[in-house]
Amino acid sequence: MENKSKDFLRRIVEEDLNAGKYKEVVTRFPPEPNGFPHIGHAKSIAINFGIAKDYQGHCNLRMDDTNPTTEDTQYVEALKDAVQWLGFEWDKNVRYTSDYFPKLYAYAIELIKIGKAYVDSTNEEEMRELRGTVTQAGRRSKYAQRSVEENLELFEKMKNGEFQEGEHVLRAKIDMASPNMKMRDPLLYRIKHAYHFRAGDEWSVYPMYDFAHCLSDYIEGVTHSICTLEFENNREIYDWVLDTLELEPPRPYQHEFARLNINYTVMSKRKLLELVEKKIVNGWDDPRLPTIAGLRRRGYTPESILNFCDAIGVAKANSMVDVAQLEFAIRDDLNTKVPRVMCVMNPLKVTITNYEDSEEIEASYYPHDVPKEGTRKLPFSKEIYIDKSDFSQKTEKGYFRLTPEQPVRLKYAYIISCNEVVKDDNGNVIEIKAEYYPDSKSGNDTSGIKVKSAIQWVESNTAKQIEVRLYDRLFKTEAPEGIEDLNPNSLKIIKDAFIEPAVISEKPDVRFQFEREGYFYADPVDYSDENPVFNKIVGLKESSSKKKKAPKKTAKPQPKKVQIDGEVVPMTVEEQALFDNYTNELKLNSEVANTLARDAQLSAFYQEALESVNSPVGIANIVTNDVARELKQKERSELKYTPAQIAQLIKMVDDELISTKIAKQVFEEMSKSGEEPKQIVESKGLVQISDPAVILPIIDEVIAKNPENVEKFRAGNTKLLGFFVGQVLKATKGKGNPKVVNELVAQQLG
RNA sequence: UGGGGUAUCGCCAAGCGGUAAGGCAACGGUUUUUGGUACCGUUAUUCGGGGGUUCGAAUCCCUCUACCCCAUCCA
Repeated sequence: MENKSKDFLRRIVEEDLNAGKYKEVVTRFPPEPNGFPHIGHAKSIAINFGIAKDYQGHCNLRMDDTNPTTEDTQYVEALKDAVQWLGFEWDKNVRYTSDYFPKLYAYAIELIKIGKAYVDSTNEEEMRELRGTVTQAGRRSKYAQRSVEENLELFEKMKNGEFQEGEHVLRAKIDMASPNMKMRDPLLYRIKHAYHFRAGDEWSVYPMYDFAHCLSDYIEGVTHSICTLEFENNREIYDWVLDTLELEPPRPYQHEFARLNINYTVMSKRKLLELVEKKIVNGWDDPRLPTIAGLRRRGYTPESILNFCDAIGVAKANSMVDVAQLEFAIRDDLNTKVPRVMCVMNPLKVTITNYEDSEEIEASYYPHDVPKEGTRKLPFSKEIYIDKSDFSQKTEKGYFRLTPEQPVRLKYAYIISCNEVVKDDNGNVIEIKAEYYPDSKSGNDTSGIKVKSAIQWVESNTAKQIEVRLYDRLFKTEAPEGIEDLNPNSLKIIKDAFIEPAVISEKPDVRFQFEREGYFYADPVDYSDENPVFNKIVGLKESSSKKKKAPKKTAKPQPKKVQIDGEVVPMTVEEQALFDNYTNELKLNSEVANTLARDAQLSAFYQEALESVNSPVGIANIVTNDVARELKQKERSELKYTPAQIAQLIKMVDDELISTKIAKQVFEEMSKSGEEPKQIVESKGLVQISDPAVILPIIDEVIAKNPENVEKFRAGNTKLLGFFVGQVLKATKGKGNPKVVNELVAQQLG
């Protein structure tokens, strides 16, 4: 945690905790139980439960079950299961928004009573029309006029089921002209005569997300309500509801992060459902799906998923993570965990003509670099199988395995060489007749024969036949739109692969590395001892020399795209006059003049400052940069300093009393405390140091402390000059005159 | 078109005015009875473009561009 930089959410949590805003951090994972969780949920789970864990708080699991027509208990189970599988524990019981229906209803009544909510009886179509568009303000429905009493009565009748669906809704009274569409009197409740999987038939009205979510968070004492980016616009209602109800603090705040996207797959509920319903995949737990159930059945471990989530980070930029990152996570996890075992996927018979005996060879389950114990016996006889791809009739450069001219080692056993290639009528190789070298046995090889490779094999009489399911990415395109982008070869089933017997009889694990092939998982559903089935989790990484096809992604030189500049809004006549005055009379550069002239507030501030000190350029610079920044956040009246004070600050710079760097610091101080600039400079002793006699020793010290960088600098890394200047300035607490420091540093290093 | 967001290497992602972190991918090399692993090394003179401020800008200001979200009685 120490050296790893924190994500923006953790930073917010930390700040809030340090500021004493909350006693303890409380997060929540709030899915709607209307679909199976996928790896995107895993990211959210990792964030919410992870933050709670990191800061010794807790995280609730809450089913956001406000829409009875789409939700079901089977999803609740799947969601609970996913959280547990990932190794997290929710605080106390599973929560349900439906448990808060009575409280929510009471809050709604509260809102009606203070005149902030009303029953609207406009039909859906008309309501949409009244809402306006993104560029046009909406109009409020005539029903917004209803009295509190009438609203109360109507709402109660709604609740009691006295109306048809769609007849009335409860709306918040906010602002039909809000630029944020979500704020145009959002719906709070709608009538639904539906059976709720938990609340039964008790309710005829159900709260909408925007009303239920913030209040549920509040009810549970959630402090940080973390959701995905598409809810950014909903944050305003979130705050409105909590603020309008004047709830007792502390209250939760919403923060948004980018949802997970992975290339070559789909994540949306709709698309996933389509795949399942059209039977393109075999159910929600199809190993090709990014669902938790699918990943799990594929053989992914919880640790690997968590590591993956950790590696991709949390940010606000929409992004598309490369599946290779996920594949790395599972390889990395399994590498140190699972036994290595030999499996031949495409068997090719090899008869060792000079071997008549039989024996059992002891072999470790783990390679030398995995510190785990365990061995098994490998039967060996004159008839074995190797993989078809491990034999080639031609000895080509870069091919390390068996050929008529090239011997190969049977891993853990002997070196063999090919004496005869047996073919069928079609010319297909169906058998190899080989000879072995008795003195080449693994462990005490005295043969002196050098081989380029050691391959996997199985003994023909004892090997078990297994079914192997080879999975590839479901889609052939990086950002699949729909089923037209499906990869036709996403599933390949091999029914007659052979595996060494210990895997079936000893069952040392459920996950294996089939040597030189990849990681495999005994399918938890279809596996039986009579009919063993293994899923390929992921292949081993292949170095480019083995791939040989080498798609060779030629790095396109990519000519720098020329960006076309859009049109700039022309200045008004007044602005133009101001601009001309600034550039001609006051000699401001056009950029600064432009910024000033186009902003009435800024130019007013500027002119006022100019009245007390006549330093047009200096003042213009600080006004267009620093003051402008503040004015973006605050009103002019909120500023703690006056134009005259800013002018004073600039005067000190002009008089070379302080450096521009210090001026920035003083400015920050002024905006915080409103103190006089002179006062700040005096009390903090910020007068700049220009005396070389003072600066030189500091430079020497910095140089002495950073011999490596001195060397680099002298070797030509001139940008290190900035580093040294920075160090010296830091040593003087920013007071060194940067110009002087720059000169002296260059001189000392030169 | 109004509002809300986002842009740093092929993919993620740190960075918050003073030397452009890290992971994945890729490419070399060493070790290896897995063409795996591990280890070592290489890969951004530059941060969406253009200006400005500053001794110094990915970071501050202006401006332009591209992409995402919002007009469900879904969440």
